Amino acid sequence: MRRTHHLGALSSSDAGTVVTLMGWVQRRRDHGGVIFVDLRDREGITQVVFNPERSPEVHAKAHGIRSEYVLAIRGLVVERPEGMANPDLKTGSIEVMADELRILNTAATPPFLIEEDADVSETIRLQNRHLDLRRPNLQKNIILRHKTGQAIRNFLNNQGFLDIETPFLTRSTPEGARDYLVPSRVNTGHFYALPQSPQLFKQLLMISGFDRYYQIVKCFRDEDLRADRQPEFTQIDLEMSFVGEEDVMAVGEGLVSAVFKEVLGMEIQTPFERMDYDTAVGRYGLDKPDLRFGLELVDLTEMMKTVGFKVFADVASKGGMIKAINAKGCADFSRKEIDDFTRFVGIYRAKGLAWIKVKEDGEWQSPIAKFFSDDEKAEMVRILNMEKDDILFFVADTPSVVNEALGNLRNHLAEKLGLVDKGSFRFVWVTRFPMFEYDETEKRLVALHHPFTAPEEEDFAKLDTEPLATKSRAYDLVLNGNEIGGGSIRIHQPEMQQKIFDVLGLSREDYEDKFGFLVDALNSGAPPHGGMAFGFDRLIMLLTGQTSIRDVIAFPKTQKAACLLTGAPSTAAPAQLQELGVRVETEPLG
RNA sequence: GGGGGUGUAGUUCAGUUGGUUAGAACGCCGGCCUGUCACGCCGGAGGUCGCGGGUUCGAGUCCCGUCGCUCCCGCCA
Repeated sequence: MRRTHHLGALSSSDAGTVVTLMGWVQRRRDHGGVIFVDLRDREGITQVVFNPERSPEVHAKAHGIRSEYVLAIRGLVVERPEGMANPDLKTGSIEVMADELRILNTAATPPFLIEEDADVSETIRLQNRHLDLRRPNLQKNIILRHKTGQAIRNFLNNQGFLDIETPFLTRSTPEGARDYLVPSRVNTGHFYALPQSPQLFKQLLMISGFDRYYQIVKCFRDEDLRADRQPEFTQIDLEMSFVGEEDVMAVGEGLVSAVFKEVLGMEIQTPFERMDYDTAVGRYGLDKPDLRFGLELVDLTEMMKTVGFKVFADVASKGGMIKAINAKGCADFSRKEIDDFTRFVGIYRAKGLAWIKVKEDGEWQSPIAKFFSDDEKAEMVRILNMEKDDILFFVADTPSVVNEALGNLRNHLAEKLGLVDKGSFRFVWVTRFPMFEYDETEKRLVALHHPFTAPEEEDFAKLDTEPLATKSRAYDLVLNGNEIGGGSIRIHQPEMQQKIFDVLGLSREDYEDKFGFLVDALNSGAPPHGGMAFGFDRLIMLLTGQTSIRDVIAFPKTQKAACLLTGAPSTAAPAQLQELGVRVETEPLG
């Protein structure tokens, strides 16, 4: 028997033809007489009918059919009887009268029902991922992922990009995330690292003259997991020669709009909005602002320097920051809700959340109202546009705590108040990031983006004098408050690259050992170049409306970076370790 | 490394102030049923209450420890 049709293919126009179908048993409905079987494959479901009058032997055999058995059926496509059509099914107007049945394989009763919304714990799902992946939901996600990849390849191929592979067994580099290490057998005591991204290789490809490169490629980072972070994840990685920011962003915009058009059938407006980093953090508290709603942060640091409220005045005059959000018309928040918000900002290390409710008569209800003079109150009313029924939330702390706490509270409030238009896609490029930030634990400067990012030309002089004020030629693409991609114009002069390593406090020997090959390459006629990378999994997550990238990855890992299906990671055999010259000192966890 | 949630039948859950034999639904098995599509009706089987220890006459329930899953902070250039 050879399959003639997929299970989403047949319609009324096929009535009268004999077909051979193959697939899994979604459900069997045995009426004693007639038996119905819903046969499922990736394309859909088709109802098969076993009628004892049509074929007693086949009907008898159909009694033994169980869920998830794999069947081959030959039969006649017929229009369903009057009133028996199923409008919920693509093939609901027809059914197939079985004349021949082959049970290609039996199946153990699955631990959960294979259906659209499996109400099953993720543990069970991941342990039985091959069954989980039979669910239409996940099939849709994985298929959409494929289509997105195709759209991207088509777009980039047409733009003159070359798909070039780069090594997975590569060299560990300082800076950035923890590496996954791979011991080398033929070089005992030496290790490869799996790439955190193909960054250096793609720059070398530009230096080699390939002009435009891309790759849809796995990257590896040994850091703690989140709903949107897996230890191995996929990037759409691209790099271009002889370009500036606008050229790369234009390609990024073209890529995203091609994806939205081909995968979702949606037209997207380009170019996207641009916003520099300082504006994003100033108005939204975060470098990945969600622009689907207002609730902007208002900076009160200046005016608070002179107020009578000592707590705010001290913070304001000692380098701290005070910002507020005006939640218009929300003065009816209960004490409990406000307590919840206070707890919420505490997550981001804010020590408190001050609030003011503006009552019907314009009076303030607030634990801090009594500390402000009438003039100060009037000034706040003006700056914050305070009207009756408003509630204001204030955080006073270091700038980073204030911005993170209120930026996240802003998103939280918008979600709670239903201000988020779920159907809309708001893109924004965030530009002009700082080159460096101060790392409190390492007590030194680290690159905000990565150490190969070019500084803005007008800031060259600041590299020595005030490096923290230096802006970079980096850009992030933000969609609805999610960072979906980012990149930069790279450094292409060896002197500048060495300069940046110096500012980062890497010793000469250190960077010559670790990055010497890059500096040498830059010294061999490197073209100006830049590029970007998209988080492929995150993009698919947003396109499919999922809340975890685990639902768009065929075989994801748990929060402890384990694969529940295969049992990875596992201990290694002593012989294997000996061959690699590796000794395990810690007892493995039970 | 830290904080929150969670773990009871194959699955999703309920389980009172600590008290007899731990329940329900779905699934599974058997029987009946010729137009269902979450088929229906009748019957049945099915439990290491995550694991270990403790308190107690008695622990699913209280205490301590531990493991898994999950959300978040830190971390993730």
